[in-house]
Amino acid sequence: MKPIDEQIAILMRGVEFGDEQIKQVMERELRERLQEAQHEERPLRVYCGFDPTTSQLTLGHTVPMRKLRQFQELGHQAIFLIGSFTALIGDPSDRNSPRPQQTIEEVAKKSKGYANQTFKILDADKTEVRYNADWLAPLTFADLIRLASHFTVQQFLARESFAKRHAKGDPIWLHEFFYALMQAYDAVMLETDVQIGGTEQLFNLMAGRKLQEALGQRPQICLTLPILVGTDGYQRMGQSLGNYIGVDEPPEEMYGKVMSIPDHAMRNYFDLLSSFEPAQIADIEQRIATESLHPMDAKMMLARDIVTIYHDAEAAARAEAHFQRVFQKRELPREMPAHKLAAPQNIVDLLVEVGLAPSKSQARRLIVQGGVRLDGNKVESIEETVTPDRETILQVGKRRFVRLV
RNA sequence: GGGCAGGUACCCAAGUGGCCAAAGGGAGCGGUCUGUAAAAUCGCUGGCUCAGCCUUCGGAGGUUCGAAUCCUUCCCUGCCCA
Repeated sequence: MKPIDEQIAILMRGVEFGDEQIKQVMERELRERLQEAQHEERPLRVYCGFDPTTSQLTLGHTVPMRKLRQFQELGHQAIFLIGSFTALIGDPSDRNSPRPQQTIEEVAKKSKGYANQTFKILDADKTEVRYNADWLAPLTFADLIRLASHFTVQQFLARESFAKRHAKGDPIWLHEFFYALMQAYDAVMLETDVQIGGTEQLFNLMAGRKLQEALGQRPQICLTLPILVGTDGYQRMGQSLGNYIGVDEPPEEMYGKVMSIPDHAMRNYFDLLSSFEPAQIADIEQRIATESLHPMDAKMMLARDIVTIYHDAEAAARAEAHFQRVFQKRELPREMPAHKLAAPQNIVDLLVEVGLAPSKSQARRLIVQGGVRLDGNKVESIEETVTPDRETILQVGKRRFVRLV
């Protein structure tokens, strides 16, 4: 195992609390715990939990996962917790309104896809995968009350997400308070040394610390990481916001989505998602500032790097070529979905049938606005008929193509 | 349980009898431009057999020539009181 100073340097990189004091305390405790573990010749138990709210992991999830991976590489025990029970309530941390509650069946379905995607980042052989329904579901009402008695209402109301709603007169549901309790109980059941999460998770992680201590365990060290912004460049990346990049998206899609982030979000992505070292990132930023590197080229480096992580170098090169063809040169993509056109068909009906428009009204609008092309020629009329006498390329907007055969 | 204020399209939010398929913003989509699917800018955004018709303003019922708007009732939220 590496020397402790070296471990600390790696593990504390990127960790951010928004409060220097907490950071110092956590770093000190982490150092002590590492020393203790080394002495006892045991690995630290490090966990990070994810609620299956959709079946797709996003690059946002990968930020704490990469930290978990670092622990793993240093020989510690990584625990990947699937919030099969917490997902039923939904984490109120990052939003100003409650999440819709899910059914057990929905959650189970979504959990399935999770593990596989996870191992694009974590080492499958060395990861302990747990489901928190295993211990949360059997809790009795009496158990719950005992857990709840360790926290005050004021502590919860002080949280920004609740305070805001309270001030605004928006509903705060009682069950939302239980989210932090449940997560805290996870830490107790897993007997964790360290928990990792996004900065918005601090309250939940601290609740775990508090509960562990109350129940006679050593309080876990909490490490929080900056939030990844979504492709819009402002809001956090989230499935429900539609601004996300999924870890299992095809290379072209992933590359394009990275390219679509605003320039000002690039730094956030370089820091949290790329394989570039801090010094390299600083250099790139410097070169952009002095105009010796074009921001677009920097973004292409970023996109290529990210696609390489989740696919491979070859796929990344392909995605880049696709991007250059379709968006920079406005040429046709190499591959596009095919649709069998059997008989002559009206253009409006066709657009709906191939899925390029959700309704005929929408299809008409697209045509009127000049967004529909057949073999590169703008479709001028909604009356136009497409005849299947040869292969034709149907295009909507800049990026949606269907090959009519 | 009582009093008051609310429930409007994907989200926020205006509208309080006809000019309402419903202002404005966000988000999304399309055009132009560009260095990108960035920014900027212009436009579109319920559906259909499309100069017309049908469905939509918490649910149901009613008044009216006509209702998101008025009445009844039910459901839901917030505040105050108990």
